[in-house]
Amino acid sequence: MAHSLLLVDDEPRIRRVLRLALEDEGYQISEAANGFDALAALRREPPDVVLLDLMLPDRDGFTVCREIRRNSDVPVIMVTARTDSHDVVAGLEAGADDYVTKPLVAKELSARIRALLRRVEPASTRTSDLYVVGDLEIDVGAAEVVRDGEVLPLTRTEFKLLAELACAEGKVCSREQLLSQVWGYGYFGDSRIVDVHIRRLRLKIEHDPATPKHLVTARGLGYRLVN
Amino acid sequence: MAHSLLLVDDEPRIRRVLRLALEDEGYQISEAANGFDALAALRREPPDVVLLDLMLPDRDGFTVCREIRRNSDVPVIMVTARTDSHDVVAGLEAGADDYVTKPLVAKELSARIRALLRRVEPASTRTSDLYVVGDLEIDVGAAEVVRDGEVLPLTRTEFKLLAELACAEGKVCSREQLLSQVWGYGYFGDSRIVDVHIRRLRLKIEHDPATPKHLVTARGLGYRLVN
DNA sequence: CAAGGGTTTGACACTTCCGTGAACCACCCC
DNA sequence: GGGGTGGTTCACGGAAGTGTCAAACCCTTG
Repeated sequence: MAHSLLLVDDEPRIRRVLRLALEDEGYQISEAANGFDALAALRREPPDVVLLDLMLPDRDGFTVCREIRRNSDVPVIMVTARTDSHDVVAGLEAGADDYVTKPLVAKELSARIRALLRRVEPASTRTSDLYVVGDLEIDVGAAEVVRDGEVLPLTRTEFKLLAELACAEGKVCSREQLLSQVWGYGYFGDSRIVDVHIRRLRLKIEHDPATPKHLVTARGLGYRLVN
Repeated sequence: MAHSLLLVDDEPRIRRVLRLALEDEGYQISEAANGFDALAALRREPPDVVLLDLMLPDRDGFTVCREIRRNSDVPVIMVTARTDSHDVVAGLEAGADDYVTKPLVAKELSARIRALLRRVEPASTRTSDLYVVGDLEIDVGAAEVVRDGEVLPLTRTEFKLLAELACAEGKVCSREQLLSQVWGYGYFGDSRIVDVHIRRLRLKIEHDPATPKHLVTARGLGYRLVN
């Protein structure tokens, strides 16, 4: 189970060096040469950690980091030649988890990545694969929901939405949260889409969809799934 | 609401400098001069973050860090004069979350602490998001208040107001404080709005809203929530 | 006890938010 | 190409929530 890294740097030479060094450490590497590509790559397939250079052709690393943070919690390590303390502070304030300066020592970078993963991992590994809410059994592995031994015919999106809500264990999920988790971060559509799918979900899982017992709305906040 | 730091360093001079700088940043500081004291302090009252010097009189920081990790997940930042990359790797491998070198820049250290807390916080607050005041149970995650097993129908603003007061643990909250916490910093309205919402809250949570028992006014100061 | 500042109360208008239904689009598989 | 499935967008109406105002009501102080 190798971890995946996204390397964001405009210099191909540096990307090659880092790629070689980090592949040696057992990571699976993908690359982006600018902020735009980075955001696209992030959206397409989120890596476990992002290594972000400060100097990028289209916009600076701080901005990219803030844009990432707008809809993702992915660990970000800033990698740069600028050693000034103000830059460190600015980088961390922009949402980065760590800030390391070139020249890089591969072993150290790798150790910092490991430290970060150690801290992040427990949170992201789902504790359970099977959630039980009311009379529903939500099997994430099999991607199906069972009631009274019968499989409910949910669509992909409906299922992901339900699973996400189940994972929150009764806590309120905002539309933004659900959008980024279910639809993938960087989604630019109408947030009302959540409502519509919630509604369809209610039609399928609630006994009386007009007065939901499980899938309740928290007005002004979002939705939550109660037992 | 302030975060607590445990400062582990054998030089009183350094402890004093760090304490002053970090207290300025709003942290609450406790100190230990050696590894043994540090472990004891950690057991007595776990801080939010440990700042650990590498050179200690009784045993080195790596060892202390490993001992901490044997029964705690508390965030650890190593603070040391040794800049050698091997030491960085060793420190991180010993279980530290970050490794910074002296001479220290207070702002940077503070930024790193914040970054670490940002990463750790969501996991640890998961347990402590339930306040109990009188016969009220305030569940911040689910955004609901329960009395006698019944959910009180509070609005978003009412809930945030109540949660904020609950978080103050009986202390008086000024209108300005409540305005900035609940309505958001930079709100330009009448501060009487707080009164109005306090009233609406009383109607819902007080048994006799005319003579409030929990949500009492501190004339000329603000309001507070008593048990 | 009268004045004055702070607080409570009730009413009202305004805004925001959600549910709903329907139409539209994209894709896939016959 | 047509039908089916699933996803997205839009507009609207009603309900819920919020801010403002003014009058009534304290409590405190001189």
